[in-house]
Amino acid sequence: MRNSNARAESEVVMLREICNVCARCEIRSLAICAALQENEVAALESIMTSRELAPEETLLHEGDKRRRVYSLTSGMLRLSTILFDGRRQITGFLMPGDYLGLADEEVYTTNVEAVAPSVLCSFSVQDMDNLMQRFPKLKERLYLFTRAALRQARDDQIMLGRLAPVEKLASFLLLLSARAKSHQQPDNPVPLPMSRSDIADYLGLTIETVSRSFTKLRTQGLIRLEDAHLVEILDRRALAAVAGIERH
Amino acid sequence: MRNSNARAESEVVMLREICNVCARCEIRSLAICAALQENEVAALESIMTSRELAPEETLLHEGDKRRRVYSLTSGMLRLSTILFDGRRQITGFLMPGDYLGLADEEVYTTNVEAVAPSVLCSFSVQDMDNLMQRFPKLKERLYLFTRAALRQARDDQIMLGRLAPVEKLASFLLLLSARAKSHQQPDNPVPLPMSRSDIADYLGLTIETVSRSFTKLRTQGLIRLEDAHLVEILDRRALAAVAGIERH
DNA sequence: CGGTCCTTTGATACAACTCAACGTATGTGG
DNA sequence: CCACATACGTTGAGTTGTATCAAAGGACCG
Repeated sequence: MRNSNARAESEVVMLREICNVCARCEIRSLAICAALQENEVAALESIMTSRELAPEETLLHEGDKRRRVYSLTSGMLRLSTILFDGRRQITGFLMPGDYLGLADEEVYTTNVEAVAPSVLCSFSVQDMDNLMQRFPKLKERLYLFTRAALRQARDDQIMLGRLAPVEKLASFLLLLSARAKSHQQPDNPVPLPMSRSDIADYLGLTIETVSRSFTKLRTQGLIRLEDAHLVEILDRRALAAVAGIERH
Repeated sequence: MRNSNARAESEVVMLREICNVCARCEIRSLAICAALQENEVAALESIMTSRELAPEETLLHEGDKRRRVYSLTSGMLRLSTILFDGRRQITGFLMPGDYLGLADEEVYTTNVEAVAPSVLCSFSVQDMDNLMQRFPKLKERLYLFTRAALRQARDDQIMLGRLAPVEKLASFLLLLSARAKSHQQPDNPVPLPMSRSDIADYLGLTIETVSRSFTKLRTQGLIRLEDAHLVEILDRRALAAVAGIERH
C-alpha cells in the first residue's frame, strides 16, 4: 500500500516535469507567478488545477463562499453585479495575467462570467494562503495587483460619473488598447470579445447609445470598425482628446 | 555633545510617555494602529507627526511624489480628480480611522482636501515601510483596508453607472449612516459636512438635481432635513428600497 | 432557406442639465 | 447695529441629450 502510493507520487512528479505547464506558460511574467523564481514555481504548480470556461459560462456567483481563487491565463472574463430589477453593472473585464478574488473576504462580491473561451489556474484559498506564508513575495505581488485594481476602479468612477457617452467609449477603447499592449499583444487593431450589451453595462449606457457612439467615432475618422468586434484606432491622439485624458 | 544628545533623547521619551497621544486616541481601534499591541504603538508614535487641516485646505495634489502617508483621526476629507475642462469627480470621502495612500505607488493619484476641520497622523513613506517590515500585522491591516476600499469603489461604480438620482442620494445617505455607526457614532441624525457641490460631484450629478432629490425624499417622508447639513432618516427600510439595495 | 441573435439606425419621450431667480445664512464695513 | 455683499441652497422654466420604443440590416446556424 505504502509502496504503491510512493510509486504513484513519483510518477506524478515525473509527469509534472514532462508537462511542466507553468514553465511553458506564456503569460507567466504578467501573473502572480512572476513573484516566484524558476525553481519555486513548482510549489505553485503543485496546488494548481486547471479550469476552462465556455463563453457566457459562469465561474462565480456574488454571495457564494470564497473557497477558490484564480489566475486567468487566456480568454476574457467580466465582473458584474445585478440589481434586484435586472439592471446590471459590469465593474471590470479581466485579461490574461489578471487575478480573481482581489477584493473579496469571506464571500465573492461580484459575479464572474466568461466573455470569450477562457482558461484559468485554480487554487484553493487555503493552499494559496499557505503558499503566501511560505513566499511573502507572492502576497506582495497580490497586494500590488490590488492597488492597481483600486486605481482602475477609481478611474472607472471618473468615467462613469463625469464623461459623456462618446468620451466613455473613447476611453474604453484606449484602455483596451493599453492593456493589450501591456500584455505583449498588438495594441492597434483592438479586439472586442464582449458584446455591445457588455460594453453598455460597463460604461453605464444603453446598447443603442454605445452603437451610436461607435458610429460617431467612425464618422469622425478616429476609428475604423473592421467588424463589430475589431476596432482599428486611426487617430490615437484625437481619440485621447475625446476621452478627456490629460486631466487638469 | 553625546551626553547632551542622550539627555535630550531621554527627555523626548519622557514627554512621549506623559503625552502618549496614541494611548488616548479615540479612534485607535478603527485605524491601522489597531494592528499593534499596547506596547508596540510607541514605535508608531515615534515616527508620527500631527497635521491639522482647515476646511477646503488641500493636503495632496494628484501627480505629486508620494512621500508621506496619513491616518485620519478627526474631521472629513475628500478624494477628487479634476478633468482638463474643470469637471470634477469625487471618488470618496474619508472618515476618522481611514488611511490615505492605499492605492498609490510612486505618485498620488487623487487630490485630497479637507471637507471639515481635520486632524491627521502623518508618516514618511520610508518610516512606515520600515515599520511594516518590523510589524507584518501592520501591513496585513493595510492590505485589509485596501480590499475594503476596492469593494467600496466597485459599489460606487454600480451607483454611478446604474442608479437614478434619488436612488444615488438614498444610497449615499445610507452609506454615511452606516459608516457613522461603524465609527461608534450615532447613525441617525446623519451629519453632512460636505457641500451640495461635493455630493453632486460624488454622485455624478448637478447640485440642482441633488437638491431636488433631497426634496423628493423629504416630501415622501423618508428623511427630515433639520438643516441642509443634518439629515434624519425617518424610514430606513423605505430608503433602502429606494437605494436599490438588496441586489438581485 | 428560414430563424434567431446581435447590431445599427430612426422616431419619440422624458429626465436630467442648463439657465435664471429667489431665499437664507454668514460676514463685513459704513 | 444695520445695510449690504457674498456664498450656498432651493425652486422654477426651458432645453438638450440619452433612454425608450420600433424596425431594419447582417451574421450565424440549424
